[in-house]
Amino acid sequence: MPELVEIEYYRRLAEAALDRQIASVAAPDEWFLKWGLTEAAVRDALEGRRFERARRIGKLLLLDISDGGVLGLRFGMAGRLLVDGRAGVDHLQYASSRWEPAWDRFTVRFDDGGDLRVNDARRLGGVELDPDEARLGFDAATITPAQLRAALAHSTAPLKARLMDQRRVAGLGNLITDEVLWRAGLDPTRPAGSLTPSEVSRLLRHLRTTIAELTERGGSHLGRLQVARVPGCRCPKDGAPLLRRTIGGRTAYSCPAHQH
DNA sequence: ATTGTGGCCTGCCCGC
DNA sequence: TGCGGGCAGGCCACAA
Repeated sequence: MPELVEIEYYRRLAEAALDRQIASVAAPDEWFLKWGLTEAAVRDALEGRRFERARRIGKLLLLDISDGGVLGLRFGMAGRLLVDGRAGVDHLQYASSRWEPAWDRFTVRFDDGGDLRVNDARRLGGVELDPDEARLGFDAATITPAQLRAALAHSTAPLKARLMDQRRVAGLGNLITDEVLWRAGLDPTRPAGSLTPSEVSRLLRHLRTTIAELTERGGSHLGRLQVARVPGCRCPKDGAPLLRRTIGGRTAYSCPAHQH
């Protein structure tokens, strides 16, 4: 699914859509427009204007509009971004490998004939205008030691749930979180506030290297734990049978032998 | 305030 | 061969 690694690819792709005059907007799926946004309103905000900047906070892609306003794009777990027919990533875990024009939920056409499209089979993504950026925590790719410490401190929530809470740390989804905790040797059920300073440092170190490595390899599904993220599999590190539990409402894989 | 749960969405895969 | 149930997880609404 798209986590911050994929959204960062989408952001880079979206730079190809900057400084091009917007001719028209198609939002055929009302469900896909969030917070009461209407097709008329999003047309009014975009048509005749241009995107000036492509930003990303966590899994939220932000396109700054000339003359003010911000378009926010979310991709759920199966959403793809296409610019001029080119895709930002070529593989999405848990998403269909097919591509259907009917899954185009939102299209921005430029007056040069190209377009920017969100294609989402499952409709778990969405479009919003002027999203509340303050709802999101610090981006996981650039979070500082003090910020991570503060995000975890005094919390009794399971470590994994806290890391996936987008208001605390933005950008981490199920796969990357499992991978990072597996690498850092931390049990996902540990109360978030129970980590020692050295454990927080270790977590941050693995957070950074994992995000960098997965970005370089091209997807959040390319971690070393990922191949073993199936029932009955063993830890690639030490061969112990992996635990499969539900933590924070999500399927969590972890190794009982080396994650504490 | 914080934490946990349920439901939404729909394609896909497995077993019958 | 077709069909139905379960599963995937990001995000929101809601409950305790």
